[in-house]
Amino acid sequence: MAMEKTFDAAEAEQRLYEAWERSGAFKAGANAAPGAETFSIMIPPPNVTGSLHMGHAFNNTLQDILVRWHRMRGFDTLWQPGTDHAGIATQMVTERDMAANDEPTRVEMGREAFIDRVWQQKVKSRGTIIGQLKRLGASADWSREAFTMGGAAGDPEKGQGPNFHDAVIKVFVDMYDKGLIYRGKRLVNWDPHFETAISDLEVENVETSGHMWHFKYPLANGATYEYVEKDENGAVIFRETRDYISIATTRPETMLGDGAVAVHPSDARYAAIVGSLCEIPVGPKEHRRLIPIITDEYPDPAFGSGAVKITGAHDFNDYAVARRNGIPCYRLMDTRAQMREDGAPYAEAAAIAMAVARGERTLDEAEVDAINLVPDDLRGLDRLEARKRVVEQITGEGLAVMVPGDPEESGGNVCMDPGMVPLVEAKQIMQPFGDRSKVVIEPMLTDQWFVDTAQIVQPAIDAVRSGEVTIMPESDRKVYFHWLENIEPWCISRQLWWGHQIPVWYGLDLERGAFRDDEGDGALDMVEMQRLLWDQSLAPGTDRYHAAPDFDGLGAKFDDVLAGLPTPLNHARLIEVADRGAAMHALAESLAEYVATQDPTQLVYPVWRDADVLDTWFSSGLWPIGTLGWPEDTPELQKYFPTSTLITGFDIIFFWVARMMMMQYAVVGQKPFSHVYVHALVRDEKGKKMSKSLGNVLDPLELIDEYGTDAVRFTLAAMAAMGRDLKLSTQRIAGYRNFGTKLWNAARFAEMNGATPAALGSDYSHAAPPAATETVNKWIIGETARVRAEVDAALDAYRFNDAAGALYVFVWGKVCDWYVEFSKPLLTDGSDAVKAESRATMAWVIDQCLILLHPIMPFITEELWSNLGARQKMLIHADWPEYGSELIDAGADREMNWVISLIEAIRSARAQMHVPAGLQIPLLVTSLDPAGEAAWSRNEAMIKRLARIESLEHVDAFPKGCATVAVEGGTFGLPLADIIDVEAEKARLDKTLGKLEKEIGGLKGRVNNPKFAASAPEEVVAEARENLALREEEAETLRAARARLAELG
RNA sequence: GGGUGAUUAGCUCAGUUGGUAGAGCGCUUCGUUUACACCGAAGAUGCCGGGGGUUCGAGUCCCUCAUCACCCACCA
Repeated sequence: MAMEKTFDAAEAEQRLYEAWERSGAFKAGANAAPGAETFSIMIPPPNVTGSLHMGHAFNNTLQDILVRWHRMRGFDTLWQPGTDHAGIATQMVTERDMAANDEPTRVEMGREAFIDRVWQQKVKSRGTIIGQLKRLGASADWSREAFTMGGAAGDPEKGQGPNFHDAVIKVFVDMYDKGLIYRGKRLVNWDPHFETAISDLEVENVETSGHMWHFKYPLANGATYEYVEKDENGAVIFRETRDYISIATTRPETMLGDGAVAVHPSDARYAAIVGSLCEIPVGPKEHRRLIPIITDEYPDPAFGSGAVKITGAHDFNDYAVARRNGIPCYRLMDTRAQMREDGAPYAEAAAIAMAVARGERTLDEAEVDAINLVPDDLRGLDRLEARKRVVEQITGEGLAVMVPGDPEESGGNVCMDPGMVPLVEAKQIMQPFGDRSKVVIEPMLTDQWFVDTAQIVQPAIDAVRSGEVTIMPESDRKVYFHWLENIEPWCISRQLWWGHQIPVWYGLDLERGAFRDDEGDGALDMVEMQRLLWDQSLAPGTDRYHAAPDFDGLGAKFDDVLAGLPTPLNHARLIEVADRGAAMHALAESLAEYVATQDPTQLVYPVWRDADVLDTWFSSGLWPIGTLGWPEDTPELQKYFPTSTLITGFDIIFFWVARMMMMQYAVVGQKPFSHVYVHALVRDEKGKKMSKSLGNVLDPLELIDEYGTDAVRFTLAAMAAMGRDLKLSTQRIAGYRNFGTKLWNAARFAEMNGATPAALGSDYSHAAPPAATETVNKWIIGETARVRAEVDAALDAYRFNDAAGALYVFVWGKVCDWYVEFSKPLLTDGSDAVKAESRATMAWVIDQCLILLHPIMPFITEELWSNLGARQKMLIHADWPEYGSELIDAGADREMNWVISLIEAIRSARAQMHVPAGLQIPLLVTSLDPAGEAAWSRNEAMIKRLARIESLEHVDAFPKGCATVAVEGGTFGLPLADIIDVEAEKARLDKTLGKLEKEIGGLKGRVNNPKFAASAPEEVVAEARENLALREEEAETLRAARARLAELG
């Protein structure tokens, strides 16, 4: 059966992959040698609803190369696959799908039904990404496929994979018990679209154009002060009497929640008014709030007016200032970042705030949070609309800082002074956006769960510092340290439904009579209610990790109570909802009624579970142990953990790598992996990040369809130079597709010439190289040994591009360009012994090519492997060679390099003399050293064939019209009397001489420099001398030839 | 504002302890010699961003400047 001219990737890939999978070739431990070392890699789990993009293709190609390489070398190898439940992303995808199918909305169907719906989505789309990874050739142990939410409530495939959920819950509870996890009201990044908190890593800061307004905060009771500005030398440059303090802001709507104005303690301009009150210049006139002027280190006297308004609930800096100074943080917005509508009317709320500002009253956190300081006319408005109204109101009242300008141009129709306009600076500001929602993030004061990262970060730093865990490349190590050394608490709660629900239950102590106020009339103060709700949080008693059986029924009853509430609320989100005031009152009444109607001796404790779910990265942070069956002490855990290598992109160093380090040390006290290889981002050919919106996405599957998986993989490997961006072009892929074809045709040639294991009746997969007598054969065997060492060294150092490059140069540049050509005369005209030896050598060399290329190009090599002979094992399990420099024959090396250089020199001369390519010409030689003579006689047939030479004749001197070819140890000539172009030959010689002389000049400079001889290493000096001698000899020959031509005229 | 990485042939990029520049694509010329036109042969193209320094010797180490990219960051 003759082989096709090219490899049909589309036809073969699926067939080969199925054969591998069917044979169990990917299974953990497959092909392991007895007592072998282990090698394990955890796949960075792709989103379960995702599809394969270039980054996945790159990442998984590199993993597969390492895995296949180790497996062939007999390591006990595990590549652990799986997918990630990807909280926000998956919830988003599912809701989009639901909308497209006119299904009820998430809120309409309720939590439980929605979660079931997401599970359906998960089961449906899981196959997509897995199938795509298989098309890439990924040799992961699919029988062990894991899911970061496997085993959680509603999992229709519960029990089929590792129970990741139980592991996550156990970690949460254990860390909670150790005090590593806490709950608290903190300012967090709030995504108003998804209505959830997100971590700071999920925020993208983008520079956008905004405005900075300047407003006057009048001093209370019409007080005035001397405002004096001085220059650097202390000379007064400006002085006026003021009855206000000037404040700049980019977010005027947050003025409503101001708790103070802060100035730097050293700022002399305001020293006189520190401690007094000023007025927030917005809101109903009769209820203007007064706030204190305080000092804090935070304001920069040199920036703006030097005075900063402090809005603790809506700005991270202000929050810190407020906390330091005991300033109340008044929350102004609801979960959708609209101005609050709940609570008492503005007049009432403002009165309380006033009392606080005057120091007449103190409030606790919950009480402060209950106060809604949004004026009645602004309640319910969007942030931006509220901002517009606030600016209008202040400006209309004349409290904007004014500067000269044309009112028409500024568009202001509210100006009172002709020729003056409000000071509004156009300004680039960094605005936070949600990385998923792309909406503006709002700092929001909410109750959230946090990991106290400061307590667990140290081992993660120390391990890398000490070399226990290595991170490559070096620059990413620095990035890693920088982040961990400045670690912030990790907000791990998300107000989503899809995820690991936090295993904390809350209850009310009814026996304490919590539902009766002091008068005992059954009415419960809303704030008191809220405080109780959270103060009574507890972890369930009997089963620490699951819903306590004792509470189950009661929890349902409590749900019944809640069902009667006016709004269909997720009850544990009461604290977050916009109208929670009304909800709280209703809840209190319902509970009071419940208590009243119960037999006091039968009183039960309503219990409900925290509705929040965990940050996706909390669970994927446990991927290394969770996939191996922890907390069970499974054989896999013992064998494959800690894992060997993690291959990942730099974009998730913080999200994932750092978290895995912290979590694994915190939970099992061990490193998750020994090596981290951080690879570059795949970009388009112009270097742009691939994104759907730019339309520059290269779909790896389309590329695979067009060029075959092997070509795509080889390209990615060849471009994997560490620490760089990877710019992908289809031309490059086509080039490597051609490389595959080249290999294919070399194998085809071997087959046509009986140089295959099939024809030779042996299996060369294990065989040592054949004993060779022919120089060519000795030479190629040595070259093979050389490339084997190069590939191993390169892969060992994660230099995938070096491995790919070495193989490319060897297969194409050595085997195909030279060895196949050299072998032709041997295979056709050689003696039987020479033929046999050459066939055996070629069969062996091709086999070695297949073996060495297999990790990078698994399909075409496996296909050739079976085509060329019956094998004991598939190539995927073939033994990786270990031979080394003992196969390199220095003499053969030297001789073949001489032959090659002679052929190249003759070809070059012929081409430049325009000798017709097919014309056989004689070759003359005037001098040839013994080594050259021997080389010629042993390789005559090859030289003649490849250089198109018909004969060799020794002469004393070259005749007229002869092109001179100088090689080491010999001077050859091409007699071209009739066809030689004297001028062309002169030009050719001059050019070659020019190059040589330049080189000789450099070498002489070095060799003649006494300091060079004194300070350079001996071998470098010797090499330079030797080189110089050779070049001078060659130049001498050419100069003689040049002189002869000159005589010709 | 801080950090990291870049700047090498027309394009995209290699260049691992400093020894004097490489690949693929593209381009030019020639070529159907029994593996391959997804091919073969030959060829052209680089003050290795600018400047300074260390060294016998620097694309490679140090300093500085310029430009670009990315990451981190609280300037109202």
